[in-house]
Amino acid sequence: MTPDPRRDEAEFLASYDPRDYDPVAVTVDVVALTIRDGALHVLLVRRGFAPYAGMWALPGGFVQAGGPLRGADAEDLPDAAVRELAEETGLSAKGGALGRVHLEQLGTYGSPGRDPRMRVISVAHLAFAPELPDPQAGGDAADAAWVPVDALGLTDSGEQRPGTTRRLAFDHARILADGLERARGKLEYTPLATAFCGGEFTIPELRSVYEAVWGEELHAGNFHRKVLSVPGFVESTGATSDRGGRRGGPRPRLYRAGDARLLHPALLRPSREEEIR
Amino acid sequence: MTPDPRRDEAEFLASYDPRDYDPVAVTVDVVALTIRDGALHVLLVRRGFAPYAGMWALPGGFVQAGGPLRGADAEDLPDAAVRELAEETGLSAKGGALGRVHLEQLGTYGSPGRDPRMRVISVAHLAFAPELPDPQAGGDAADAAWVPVDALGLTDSGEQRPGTTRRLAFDHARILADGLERARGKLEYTPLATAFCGGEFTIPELRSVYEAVWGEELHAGNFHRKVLSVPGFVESTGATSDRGGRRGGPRPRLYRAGDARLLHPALLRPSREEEIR
DNA sequence: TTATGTTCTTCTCATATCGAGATGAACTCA
DNA sequence: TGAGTTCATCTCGATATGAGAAGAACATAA
Repeated sequence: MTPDPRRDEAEFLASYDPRDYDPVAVTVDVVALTIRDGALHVLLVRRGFAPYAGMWALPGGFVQAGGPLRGADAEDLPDAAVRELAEETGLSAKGGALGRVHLEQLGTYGSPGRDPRMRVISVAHLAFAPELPDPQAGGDAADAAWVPVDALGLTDSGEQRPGTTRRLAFDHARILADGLERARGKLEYTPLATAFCGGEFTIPELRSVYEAVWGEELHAGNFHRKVLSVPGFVESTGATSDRGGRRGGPRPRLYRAGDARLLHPALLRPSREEEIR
Repeated sequence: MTPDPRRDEAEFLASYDPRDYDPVAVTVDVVALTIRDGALHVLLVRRGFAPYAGMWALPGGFVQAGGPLRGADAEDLPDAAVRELAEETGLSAKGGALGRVHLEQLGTYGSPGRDPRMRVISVAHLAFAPELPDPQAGGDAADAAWVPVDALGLTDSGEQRPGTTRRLAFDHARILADGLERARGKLEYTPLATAFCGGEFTIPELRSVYEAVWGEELHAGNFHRKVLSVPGFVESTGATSDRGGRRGGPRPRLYRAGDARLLHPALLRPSREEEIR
């Protein structure tokens, strides 16, 4: 059910005044993740004004409400997330570098008091991107950067450890922690790790994605066997990388993402066993 | 990031007028699932007024915005979901029959035009309940009932098959389909199937929950072995059911939910193999 | 050029898990 | 009392996983 059903529609439209209601703002925030230098990074912007001036925050902003009463400038939630991401990174949304970005809804955060100014409901999204250029501080942000996730001192409970220099505004530490946990889980049973790679990648590169997101080293041989044995995870390009590993070794073969949408059997992280309870 | 940061807070509070913004309404909807007579049921209410008068809908309603500007009647999203559930079922929220209900956020639906009256952002929740009494049509609803999910003719794409008598309002077929898929997945890797049972249950009863949600029969012997081998899934009460099966058989033993929060290894549904691509 | 160490890729082997079927005892219902 | 059902456990083959090993290809430094 949605708004007051005790009027028929014509009557509703005639008598309805949005100013009768308590105001609620709806925003989208984006947890955009990428891999740089083998480490997991998140896109953050630095706030130039109060509240939380000088602190870092997830990119985001208002959803354009529009709607049948106010014209056709209404915007769907995923579109708003892509727009915010494009504005903050300075990258073109369609066809450009953001074309191969995976985007999904993460969750909605609406506790009273999470924004000191008014009631704000934020629909958080999660994005997996291949390596992108440094963002340009456009729009509202004083600064924007890819920040190593490890540098934020996040705890499982969604807070930042005391002494962490880069503080996160609002409840964005909680949102980011939820996004990281979602990402870790998604890598287990979907082939989305390939979204962190370019169009072509090697199995060792794919393994480094898993290691960066999960924060633990994997057995190279078993990982290799697993990736090739799951149907539709990757498909061979027939080509070979033009260089060996950083410090030696043969040239690895090149693959691209397969057509599977789920990994079966899943690729479970080793540490999971201890976290069960 | 959230609202306009180009003012400091005091200035913002003085100059801010919510009437400057396009109006957005935020609602919560609840996909409440239970098992009745071995079949999966969902709680629905029948709409008495336009739009979608006479059609069925998920229980739900406005979030009480409140907030620092308007007093302390602000309401968190899960609280709003519990309140709507209590209002529609006529059951007491705390301590009562709703006490053991599992509730989690499902997703947020905000496409322009999903409500013909205005822009409505709906935060959908998913609830797993043990068998509850029939709801009383209270509040805004003309009627309320537990409806067998199979009777709604839902397709994977979130629509209702032509010819289905009970039509769902708004995009609630889509939301319900998403909720069902979430429920099916949750049963694989969490012990939440126990939330559909009472405090004590037998392993055959637990199996019938899986069969109702997944819509397929399971191998009784393997299911039994699996449930007992996963640490923390169930724990024995030492007691035995006072009656055998419906049509014979020995008296099954009684168990209660264990302390595990994740099933490891997971209990994967057999049909999954075909759906992968 | 040579030597050294690294990395990719494939194997082996022991262990764990799963699907399918079978069995005996306990129970309901006709 | 007899027939059929169900609970609970077991067996067996197939599959998946973790750990280690090994050869070949490569980068780098001497």
